[in-house]
Amino acid sequence: MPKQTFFNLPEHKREHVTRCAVSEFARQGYKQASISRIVADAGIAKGSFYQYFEDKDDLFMHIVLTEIGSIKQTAFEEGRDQLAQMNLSQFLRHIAKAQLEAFREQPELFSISLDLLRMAPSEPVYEKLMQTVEGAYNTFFLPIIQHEIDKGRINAKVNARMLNYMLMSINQYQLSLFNSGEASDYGEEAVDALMDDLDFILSSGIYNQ
Amino acid sequence: MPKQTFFNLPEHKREHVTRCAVSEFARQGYKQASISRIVADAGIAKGSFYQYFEDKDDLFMHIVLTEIGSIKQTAFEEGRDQLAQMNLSQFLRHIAKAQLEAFREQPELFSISLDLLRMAPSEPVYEKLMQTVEGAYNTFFLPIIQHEIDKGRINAKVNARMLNYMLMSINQYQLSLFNSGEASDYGEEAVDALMDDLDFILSSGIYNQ
Amino acid sequence: MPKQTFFNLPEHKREHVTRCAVSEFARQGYKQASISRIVADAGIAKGSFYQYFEDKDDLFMHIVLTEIGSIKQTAFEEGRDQLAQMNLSQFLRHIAKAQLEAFREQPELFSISLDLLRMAPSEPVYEKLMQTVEGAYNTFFLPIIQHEIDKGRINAKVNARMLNYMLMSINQYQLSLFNSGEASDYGEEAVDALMDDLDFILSSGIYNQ
Amino acid sequence: MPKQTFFNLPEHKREHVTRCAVSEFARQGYKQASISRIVADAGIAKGSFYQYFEDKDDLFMHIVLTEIGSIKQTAFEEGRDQLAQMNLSQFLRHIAKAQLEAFREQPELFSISLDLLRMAPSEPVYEKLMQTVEGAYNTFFLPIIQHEIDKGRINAKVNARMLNYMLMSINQYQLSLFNSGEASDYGEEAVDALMDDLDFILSSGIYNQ
DNA sequence: AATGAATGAGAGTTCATTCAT
DNA sequence: AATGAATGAACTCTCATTCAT
Repeated sequence: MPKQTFFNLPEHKREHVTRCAVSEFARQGYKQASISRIVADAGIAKGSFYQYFEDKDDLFMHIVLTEIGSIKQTAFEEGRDQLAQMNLSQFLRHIAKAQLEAFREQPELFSISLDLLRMAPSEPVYEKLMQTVEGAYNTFFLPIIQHEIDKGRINAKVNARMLNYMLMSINQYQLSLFNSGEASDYGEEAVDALMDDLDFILSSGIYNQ
Repeated sequence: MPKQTFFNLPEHKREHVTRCAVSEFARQGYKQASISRIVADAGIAKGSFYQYFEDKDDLFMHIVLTEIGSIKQTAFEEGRDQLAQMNLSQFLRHIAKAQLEAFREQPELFSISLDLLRMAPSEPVYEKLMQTVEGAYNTFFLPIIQHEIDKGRINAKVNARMLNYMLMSINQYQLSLFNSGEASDYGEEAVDALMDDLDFILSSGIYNQ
Repeated sequence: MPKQTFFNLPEHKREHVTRCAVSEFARQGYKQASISRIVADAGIAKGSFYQYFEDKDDLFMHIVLTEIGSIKQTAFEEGRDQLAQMNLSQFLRHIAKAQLEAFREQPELFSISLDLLRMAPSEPVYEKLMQTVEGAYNTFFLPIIQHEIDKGRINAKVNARMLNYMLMSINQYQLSLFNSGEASDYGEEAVDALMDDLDFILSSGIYNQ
Repeated sequence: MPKQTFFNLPEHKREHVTRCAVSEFARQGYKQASISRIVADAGIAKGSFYQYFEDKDDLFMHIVLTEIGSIKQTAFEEGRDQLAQMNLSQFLRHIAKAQLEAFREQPELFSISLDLLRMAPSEPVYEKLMQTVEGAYNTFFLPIIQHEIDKGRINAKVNARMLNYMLMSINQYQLSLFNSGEASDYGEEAVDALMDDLDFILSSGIYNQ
């Protein structure tokens, strides 16, 4: 956990440091992320960094637990409220778009999620995370899927974890499109088209007949 | 391309070195993989490594092109031959199981595939790979999907690239199960169960009714 | 250019590091000079070195431009002031002795000059140097020679570049005497004798009659 | 000394190996010269090299003693024969041109000479050389100068070693012109012009009056 | 609390030399 | 005698972390 010093910081500075760190972890992945670049970016001294955080792992865990955790919280709570008023197809599209909205605002957090997904379980930071919160960051869609199953809207035969993986892969796919250089072109319509495609598969499966 | 020296090696040694390298790249990802660890693992001298390969990139590209390339080749060709004699559901299960067979033999190669998927396009080794083979390693299922669409068995409305991503995510999912420590328990039945689940989604979509 | 960190150092430490580097470059030449030896000599950590300088080239260029440049500056300016009050023979002796004085203080800088003279023009560091200062370090005596020709004191038929090479070779000769192990014996008288010899050749040529 | 194996080689092969080595030492200097490049150039196996020579030093010493020694021998003997029939000016020009002829045929040997001139006396190979032949390779012109002094044609007041250094510096100067990219233009006339310039200085000194 | 210089282990890579075939 | 794979020390450079100010 970050040291008290970090929480004593004026909020805008705390935010700024966090943002720079998120950006670095997203671009480089956990291990290759460089503290030097983060402090240079943030315009703080190296020593200060170590007065805010125990070490690299401390910073990383803070981001994963706080930032990613909060997005999930938001998406889930928002989602739950609106679930009542839509049919399933609409809702999945809605939440997907909300996701994409968040993704456009903070695509970096998704990068970090995906990095986590690939992490060797033997990686010390991974083990530490696991002790703190069981697998929560790679189950982004899981609570919602479960909720839909409970309500009988998603077929109970569906393997929820598998579906979660699939939906996360769509984020990755989107990220790859987004990063293909056509980023500026990647507007509302592209998102809609993609969601149509997703909707199609999830509604009908892939086969003819 | 590896140097002649490498190809002159007795096969078991060549295999051994390759295996150690694959294992390191799979565990650590391209950038964090350490030549020092590879040679320590393989029990060869650092200097020997550089008699075999130009540099780290050379080794990595060799693995991606040769090892991963060959798996794809095998799976695809084998698959194509058998496509005629099965219905689609059977076939997808078959090819998935063939995949899983290969995956159980060399789960590391999938890790490497996934690492490639996340690689920054500006990464020099990525650019070199792209010049050699256009995007082939992250489109594992694409040719088969396309083939099925052409034959009219997969609905033409299906976004092939998206489906490819989804199927790759299943590999990742499988990898995560496999690596959860229950690896020894992960037998034929688990594979079947998983494929049933996949089949279900791909056949019916996920919704009730 | 060295990083700000280097210039922030207490002067005695900055001097010490520079001295160790000069000594290494002089003894080994640019390419064979070893950063490891320099930091071991200077008693600093490897990492510290790279907080001071971008890389080996950065250090080398700094030495060439600053250390050698300043000697030339001093010798030349001092020389120009005194040119008016002496005949040519006296002046050349004077400037030669001034040179030799500097040479006794920092014989290593001459070694580095001579290394530069032999450097392949394709050597990257050589090209960088050339972009920064056009050929200045291997034309030590050229401006003064030119000045004397302009004033009509050196015969206009003299090939100035050739003479510059000759005078530089005298430095080299002196260096070789200096380094022959008799260094401690190499006093004022030896310098005078050598300058007499030089003066003789430059005054009369070498032939009888 | 090279091993017997080397002398048992057919002459053309022995010559070829020597030539490749000379070329490498000239281009790179003693320390940076690479045995790998030499054997690659010469088209022989690494192991063969070490059956011909004890080590790198052995090869280098062989070249210095044999190749450079023979040139000096030739130039000196040839020179002595012709000294009787010319005046001094003519002779020095002649021998200079003979030198330059040799230089155009084997400029590499001069590079090696100059490398030796710069070598740290503490360099092991330098010490070994010194034990074998006292300073012979950096006194190219010395015997001839001495001979001329003895005959009374060069003024006895001339410091012979200094003059030797000067004349060697002219070789270096020539080498630098030769290597300036105008190598193909560097014909008989350029040599003559340069020798005129040299002759002028040596005849009259550099001063007006 | 803030600073930034100091640290040293470890990265990829090169190369003279050895040795089994 | 000839081969070329094997070796390991040394190279330049990076980075998370510490510590004196």
